[in-house]
Amino acid sequence: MFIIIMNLQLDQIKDKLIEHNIRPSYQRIKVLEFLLNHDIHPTIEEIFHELAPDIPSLSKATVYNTLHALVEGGLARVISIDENEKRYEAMLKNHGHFKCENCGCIFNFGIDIDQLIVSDLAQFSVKEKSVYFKGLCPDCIKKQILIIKEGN
Amino acid sequence: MFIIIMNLQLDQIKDKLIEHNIRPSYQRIKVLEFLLNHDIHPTIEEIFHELAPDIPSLSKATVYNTLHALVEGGLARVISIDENEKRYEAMLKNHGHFKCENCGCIFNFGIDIDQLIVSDLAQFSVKEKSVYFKGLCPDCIKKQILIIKEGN
DNA sequence: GTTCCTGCAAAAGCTTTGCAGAAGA
DNA sequence: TCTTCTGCAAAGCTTTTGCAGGAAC
Repeated sequence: MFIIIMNLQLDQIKDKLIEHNIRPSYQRIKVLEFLLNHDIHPTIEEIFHELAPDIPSLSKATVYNTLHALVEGGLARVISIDENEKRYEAMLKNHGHFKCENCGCIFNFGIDIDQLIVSDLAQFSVKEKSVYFKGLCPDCIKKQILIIKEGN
Repeated sequence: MFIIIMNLQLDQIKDKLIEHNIRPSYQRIKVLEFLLNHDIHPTIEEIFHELAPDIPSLSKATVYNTLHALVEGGLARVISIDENEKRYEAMLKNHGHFKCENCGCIFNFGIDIDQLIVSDLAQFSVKEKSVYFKGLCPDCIKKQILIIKEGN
């Protein structure tokens, strides 16, 4: 029973790829599955290490190729909130990204990005909008307060 | 007279560096001057090639070091609107960046970023906000229309 | 059967590092 | 004088490329 459910999920992902004109190889299905089921904005490295046990022959070049294909096909997007690393996520609408400068975690937050209409850009054709914030997450704020208290 | 004005400008830039605890070497003064006087969001490469004629001994490592120092000191910021290249600008407030996907130009646009308050982030400490848009600039829209007309 | 993808290894870029000499405080 | 910066070269990463075999259509 469990296996049937799993197969259904994989079939749905396969269909998504076909809809977007991406040939549904096993590697691509697994990468997209990982993005859809883990909202952790992984790097290429993280995706590779996560999938390598399941696909022993997996090559990092394939992970690069796959993510390019997914981005190209509109199924994933790059998050460049941190200029030193590229992170990826399955395409979702209307959220921004917050990166904690202490722990490095990236959080989604709800924001109506389409509402951001800018008069300066009246003559422009805007196709993609990204909102990136940085600062401290609640956990790290608590930790910093503790450190300050201990320090005194 | 012109020379005096130039020197004054360089002195002002020198003072800016000192205020931010950055030792004002000639290289650093020239890099910051370039950022302040050219609103073109240059890459490291572009800054290097622009300054190399004036400072024949200039090393790219120094340009890297300098920009790290300026960003660290709060005098410059990184623009990661394009995940494949880092661009730099002198620190300015309240504007977003638009990148034309056709010509690659980056435009500033006015936006009151501080007004972007997000209820999901009530528990977070937000220190930096970036807004990046992509699409087509007015010139490229015109060119595309021409291409379509010629195509028919 | 054709086309496209994968995996490997090599190549290409970009960025950092180590160090000796030079410049700034 | 002491500290910090520069410039060079080498090293370290990340990403891309070329190609032979394999998978998808």
